[in-house]
Amino acid sequence: MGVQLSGLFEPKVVEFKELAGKRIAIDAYNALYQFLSIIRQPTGEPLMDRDGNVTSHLSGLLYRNANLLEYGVLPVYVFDGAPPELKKGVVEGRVDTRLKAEERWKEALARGDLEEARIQAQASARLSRGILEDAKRLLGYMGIPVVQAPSEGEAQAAYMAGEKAVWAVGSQDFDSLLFGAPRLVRNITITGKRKLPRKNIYVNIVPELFDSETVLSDLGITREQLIDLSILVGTDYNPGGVEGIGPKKAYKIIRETGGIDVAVEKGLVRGFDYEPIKAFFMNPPVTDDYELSWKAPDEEGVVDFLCGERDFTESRVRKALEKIRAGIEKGRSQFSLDGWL
DNA sequence: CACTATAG
DNA sequence: CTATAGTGG
Repeated sequence: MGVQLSGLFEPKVVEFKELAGKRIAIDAYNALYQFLSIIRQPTGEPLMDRDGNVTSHLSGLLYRNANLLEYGVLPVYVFDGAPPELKKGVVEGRVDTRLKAEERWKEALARGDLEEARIQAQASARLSRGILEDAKRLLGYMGIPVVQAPSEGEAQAAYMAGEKAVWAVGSQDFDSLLFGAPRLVRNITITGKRKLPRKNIYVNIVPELFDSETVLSDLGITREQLIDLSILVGTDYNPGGVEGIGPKKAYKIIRETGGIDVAVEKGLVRGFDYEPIKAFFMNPPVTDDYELSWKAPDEEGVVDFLCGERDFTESRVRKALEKIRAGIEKGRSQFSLDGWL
């Protein structure tokens, strides 16, 4: 989910070629959820091999990474570690929400309501152990770096961007800005036309760049104040936020008071235990134990896994691998190698 | 999501 | 060339 700050600041629309030669730390869970919810049949059923293993995410990873590499963008996938104590309740709540969505999916299917079935199926997507293992396996064969975060992947990715190990964080959520990422790119794993949920409207999705310095100076606040603002709106660690406060009101309060502490003192919001949340955003668990060097894809490894074990069509997989090879060649000749090699 | 085929 | 329908696994 992440913090809902949409509308507070404007993105800079970017083209993929502007990201050429850059490493982007992608929040793996965020990307996998996206693939698992979107890559489905009209009935809502995900793609599966003959044994019933879900393969939607493998399809998404293969083709999306082939496109990114073709553009000279090197993705680095950052996987979540143990969820922080602060998040326990939210995690359990989400499992429950997804199980309920699964029920509604089956019900909708039984009465032949395909539209509703698909909506509920999308909301029911969950990451199983096998799904995560398969994703890491495929990325390994593709030579794409995988980083294991000690806790929140978003925090680890933000840290790596701050250290200039990667150029930006790739995620749909704004949390990485709270964790101190200098840049955030949204819509890097979803592009093209997308149907708005529950509406018959299609919008064109393009990559959006948020530069932290620009965002903060436009708002006239500091990162710490953005964290305060977000806590008022609601984060993964205090879902719902303070009752009756949305992004606009929260912004006004922070601008007028300078911070949650003063806002509470002045009685603008009731007191609550926001300090641990603030401390977590300011100083989350991260690690320096990661390896970002790109390796040439093990093409036969990819083919053996996807075609031999997961029923992919070999010609399609080979075509994606060819794209990757072309991207690597282009990268070698056009970009300085230290950018992503 | 992306691929493939097909129609305009 | 773009748009859309159907499929992929």
